[in-house]
Amino acid sequence: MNTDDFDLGDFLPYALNQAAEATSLAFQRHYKERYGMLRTEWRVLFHLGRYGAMTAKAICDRASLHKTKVSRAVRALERKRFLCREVLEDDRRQEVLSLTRLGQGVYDDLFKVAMAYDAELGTHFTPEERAVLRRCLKKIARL
Amino acid sequence: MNTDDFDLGDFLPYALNQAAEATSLAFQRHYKERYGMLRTEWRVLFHLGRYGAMTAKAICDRASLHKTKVSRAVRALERKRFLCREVLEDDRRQEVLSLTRLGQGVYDDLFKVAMAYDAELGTHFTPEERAVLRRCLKKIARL
DNA sequence: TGCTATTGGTTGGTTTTGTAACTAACAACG
DNA sequence: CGTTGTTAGTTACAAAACCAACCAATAGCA
Repeated sequence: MNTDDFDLGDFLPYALNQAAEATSLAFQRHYKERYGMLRTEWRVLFHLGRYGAMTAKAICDRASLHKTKVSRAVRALERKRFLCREVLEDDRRQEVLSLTRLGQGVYDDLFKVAMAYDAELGTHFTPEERAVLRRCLKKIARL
Repeated sequence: MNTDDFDLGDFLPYALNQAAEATSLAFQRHYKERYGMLRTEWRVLFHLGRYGAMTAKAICDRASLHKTKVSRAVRALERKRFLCREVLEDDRRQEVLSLTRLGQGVYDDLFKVAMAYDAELGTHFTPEERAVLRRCLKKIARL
């Protein structure tokens, strides 16, 4: 790569950030306006809705989120009556989180919106581009 | 797309965030540890270093950054003696920002690091993948 | 058992960010 | 000229993120 005509937009961390920012902001409207949720909150909600009840630690690991972030998101979702906790009998440090009926409904709604938004984004690309994009992003996230 | 086997990692805003987070964190080490800079600060520095002296407003527009963010970053960079301001005579609201010799040196150093990091990231992909990735990300950022 | 280390999760205090209101310089138009 | 509107940039206060110390339950092991 010739350094002289290198554009800032070619620098991967920068380009990723710009793209992530743009899509996050667009999608944020939905969960923020409709349910007063924060980014970490919808992530937690999505994890529980998509993969079923699990412990906070499990969410931390799966989503690469710090435990304080998850802890606060869980409290917020609990206050909204979107989820409830149940202490595990075999290890009373852990508590299993599961969505309430209300939380499940919110998840269903937001999931639909997410799919629609994703599909809309997809229209700008060919199937091959989409495939490459997904593959590359997953790979980068695991680095 | 079948909604039943939809993975959260397939949701573009999520995947983009994870990837952006991963690369940002890795690169952050350099400008943070070595120069005590914040993300917005290195962005501003890069813009000035790459595209030459310009006004804060110009940086806002080019980088899609809010003016308060830029204002604070400029102040921080000024305190570090990395840049200096010069009020425009024809319109005294504006001030042209330019890197000091010190700031230029820091930019040169970080630019090298950035190129190296970008190249290292690139080794994980084929040239075609890299091309698709760049193109798609730029497109998304402009949406 | 009793001691230390580890783990899941929470809390407190500081930094960063976001939002809105503000100042100062200019522009437009009567 | 004035008066009103806009634009570049700053500041103040609230919301959110980050980090480190913390608590309570458990595991490891003498």
